[in-house]
Amino acid sequence: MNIGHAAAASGVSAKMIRYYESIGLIPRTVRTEAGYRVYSDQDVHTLRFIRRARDLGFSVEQIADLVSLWRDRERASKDVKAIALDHVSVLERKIRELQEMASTLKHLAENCSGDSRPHCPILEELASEEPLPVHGKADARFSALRGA
Amino acid sequence: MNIGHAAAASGVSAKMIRYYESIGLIPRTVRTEAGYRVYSDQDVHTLRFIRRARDLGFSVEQIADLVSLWRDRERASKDVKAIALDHVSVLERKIRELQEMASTLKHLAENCSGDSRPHCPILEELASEEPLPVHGKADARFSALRGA
DNA sequence: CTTGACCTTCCCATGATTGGAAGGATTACA
DNA sequence: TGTAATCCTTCCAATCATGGGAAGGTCAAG
Repeated sequence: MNIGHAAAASGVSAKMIRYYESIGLIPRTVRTEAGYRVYSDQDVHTLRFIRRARDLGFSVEQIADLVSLWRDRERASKDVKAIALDHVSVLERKIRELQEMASTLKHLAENCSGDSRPHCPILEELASEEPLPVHGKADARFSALRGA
Repeated sequence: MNIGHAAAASGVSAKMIRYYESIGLIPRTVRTEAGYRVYSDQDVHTLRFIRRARDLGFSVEQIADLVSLWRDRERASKDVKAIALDHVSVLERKIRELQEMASTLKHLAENCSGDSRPHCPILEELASEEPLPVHGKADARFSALRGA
């Protein structure tokens, strides 16, 4: 199977397959005489594993660890769980940051008439010397959900 | 005021001030005979505006638009509001994506014993051929909140 | 006058991904 | 068999906002 086929079968682009090879996430493949990379079904399986991990937002570095644990039949599940929960806490921190931004902006936009007049609380807030108003975590969380 | 002072006063690093100048977000400043950049209080005010917009996650391109609207006394507030709400919807889309990742991972981790045994539903899920289980938007949202 | 703290420009790195150019290989079809 | 289309290869560049650092000039305090 050539790289294009492996890409289609795994959902990882040919570009990314070459990149993953270049950084050592996947090993160098067998080549044809002409230099074409050749992939097995097992390789495609690994690529799919990688893609699913990417879809869950894991970094390439974390994926390398996950792949290595996946291959290790003696692994301890706590090592996998630790990576996963570590990533969850990073995701949750990012979520909270974005929710605070969204909530602040929504509050400002709600108070902006949004017509042809120049008066605008959004710009006033950006131009203000006061700290940005944060509407509290719980507040931000639920107001961010309200319109989602 | 030199760039270091302007950086401290605005919260924008000297590196970023030079970068913003290089991409045209802020105009080239007056220089001393020795070539040092000189900043006024007004410049610092603009830098602070930029920093606050960055803190709300606006892109440099959007900030350029916001700064230009800020300077325009004839602006229509709807133009500002449009940028803000556009950004809110981008933020909310990202939030939902991250929430789905976090929720999926938490479900998987909850079913992982996390001990020294090798059995691990997280790896099994990544290695599976089935589509990643998405726990539904509402489900994902509230389960993401539960532990946050 | 020296020392340390600033400033300047320039280049490089990040992370994951995409785009493209130049050139060789393979395949399909007339 | 010729040829055109579609693959493949490597290499370089760009994204986005930011930081690190080198080499060298400037300024202020002692």
